[in-house]
Amino acid sequence: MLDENASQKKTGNVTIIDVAKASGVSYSTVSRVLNGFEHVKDSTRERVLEAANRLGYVANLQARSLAGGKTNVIGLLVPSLDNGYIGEVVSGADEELQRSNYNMMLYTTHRYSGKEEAYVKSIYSGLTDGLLLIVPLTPVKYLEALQQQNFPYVLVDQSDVTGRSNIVDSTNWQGAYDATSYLIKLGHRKIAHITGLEGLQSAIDRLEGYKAALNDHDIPINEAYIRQGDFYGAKGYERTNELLELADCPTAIFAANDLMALGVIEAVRHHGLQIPQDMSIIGFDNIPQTLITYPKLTTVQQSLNQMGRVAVKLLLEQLENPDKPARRITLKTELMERETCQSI
Amino acid sequence: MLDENASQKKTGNVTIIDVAKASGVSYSTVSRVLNGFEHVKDSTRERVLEAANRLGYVANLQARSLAGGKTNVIGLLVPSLDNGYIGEVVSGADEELQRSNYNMMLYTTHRYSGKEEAYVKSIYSGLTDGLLLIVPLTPVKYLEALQQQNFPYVLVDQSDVTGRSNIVDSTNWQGAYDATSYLIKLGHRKIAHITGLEGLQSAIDRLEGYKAALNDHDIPINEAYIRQGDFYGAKGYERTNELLELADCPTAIFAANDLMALGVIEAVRHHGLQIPQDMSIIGFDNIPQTLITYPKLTTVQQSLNQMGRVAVKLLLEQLENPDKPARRITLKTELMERETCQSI
DNA sequence: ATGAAAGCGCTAACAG
DNA sequence: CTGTTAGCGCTTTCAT
Repeated sequence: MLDENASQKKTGNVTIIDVAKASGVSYSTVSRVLNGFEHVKDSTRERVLEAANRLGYVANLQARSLAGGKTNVIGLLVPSLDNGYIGEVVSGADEELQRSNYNMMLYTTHRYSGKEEAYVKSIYSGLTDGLLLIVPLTPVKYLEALQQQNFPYVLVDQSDVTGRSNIVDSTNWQGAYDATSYLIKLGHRKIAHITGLEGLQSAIDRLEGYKAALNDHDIPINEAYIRQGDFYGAKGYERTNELLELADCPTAIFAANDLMALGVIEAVRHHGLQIPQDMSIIGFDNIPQTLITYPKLTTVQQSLNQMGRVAVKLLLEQLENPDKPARRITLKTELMERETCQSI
Repeated sequence: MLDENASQKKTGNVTIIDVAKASGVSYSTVSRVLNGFEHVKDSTRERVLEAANRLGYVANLQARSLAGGKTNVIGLLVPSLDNGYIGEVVSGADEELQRSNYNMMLYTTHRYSGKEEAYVKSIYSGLTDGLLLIVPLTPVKYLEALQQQNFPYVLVDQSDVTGRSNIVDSTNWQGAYDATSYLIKLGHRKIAHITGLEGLQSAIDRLEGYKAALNDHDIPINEAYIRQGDFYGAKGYERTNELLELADCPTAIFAANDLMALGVIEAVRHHGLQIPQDMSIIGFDNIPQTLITYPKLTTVQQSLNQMGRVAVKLLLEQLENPDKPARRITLKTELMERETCQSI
């Protein structure tokens, strides 16, 4: 016979039916074998497996999910990939997803919140089983929709006032408190803070932690030392220039994240100041780049990779058990003493 | 009637049938409207659109691709996300995909070539319409399979001896030649090279470019100055330590990529040497990190972002016209003179 | 211009 | 233990 592959479509793909024919069983049996179903005679199983192997059968995931109702794909909504921060979280999530045999769809919003909504909506298109929202900008706008649809999701490093979301975040307040306290312990009293992007909970918490530390050490809060940032390096640079123009220039700067701290370093250097002799600098996140600055950046570590992993675990849990009440997992931060701070 | 949403499945999703009912037409008409088919009465079209809108209809992409044969998803196979290099390429690809309304599936191999194969195989699972292979480790192993299946793919920064692949890469040879010539022009004659990962075409080309430049300037090639690297920072550090132990220590080091150059900087500094006074250093890629080293790293720029964009364009072209012969697009590199090189 | 009907490849009852 | 039979939601002929 020459019709060996006559039944193959233009896609050139071997289907479950081809395997069924080749092994002389019905195609539901093939399905059973392929899905590791228990009650199949060993000899049959072997025959099917052999045929599938020989024909190079690969399951069509589209069809499987259409019929079965799950896709084994989860979506990651991220602002971008160009900062070490997101990359680390995504890597962590990725590891965990691979372990559980899930595929990963990546949606980048480039900090355009309109896209965020569009993506979240497209989630209903059935492409994914669940969603990881990594530092979303305006979750309020669509969280309700997700909840109504009972669509599984996890928020990473972002908050939800309703308390009905699964959340993974870090001890932002404590981390900022620790960073500020550290500077105070080094003898600094004129400590500036460049905040994170307005509206993000992590930014707020870090600011509060900073203030609390000053308060607890009886250092009055100087509003001129608090500058609005946006988590980007350029803004760190810009705000630092402003701070350096101040008549009563600070002796230390705590940036709400590392990316901005890199900008701070740059600006301080441009002003001809030495780090850490003339200015102590501390960041937040502990992204990989902190190790290649000179001097090496002192910072507050977040377990970025772990956040990704934990977030996926939470999500998969939810997939298995949709009725499980929402949880919030907060990971510890840790001060990484390196080379950009010095006692005064 | 209270059965408004009686027909909705547990997925809670509005289907084409719901829209059909709501607008009083057959569901094939709905399909036509949704796909922008021409021959539909305006009034009908409006009615359908209105209903779809009102019910919050979102097309099920799984079903669509099962029936229609294309998924509007393309897969990216990347080694990892933890180095600026890949991130840039992915960003570029992402931009272009978004513009064309494609979704992106991300597969990370973590430099484990076994995974590469597995992923490429899983491509046949119908999840994606095409594949971007970004610096794949062992493409030889599965390229043939892809070609037989006539599965659209593009190689980024990797070669294929058969000449049957669409490829996007950079002028690696020329870039290395330029870098080395630059050092020679600065008066260096003892120039070391730390190579890229064995087996990658880009690594080979860069090595050859380095050698050619030396040759053209009548500088004998000193094998002791050529050290096997792997594109990772740690190896750059290690190899530099070896070079610095040499009796006849080089005065300049050309690392096959920036990541290794970062390691070089670190090692040189640990030896108490000044950069660039005691040692000139040059990298390759121009990843974002090169701007935050101190001094700023001189390097050879690849248009990483553009490579991603071009690769996607090539892929989409192929999707539209499967019979188009394979092309190879080579992007220009450019020397970025910064602060880590000095004349001797 | 629109409806009817046949799949796409697979899973999941339901029978035996 | 295995075969039969419905669909999953949609696109696409083929009629009308």
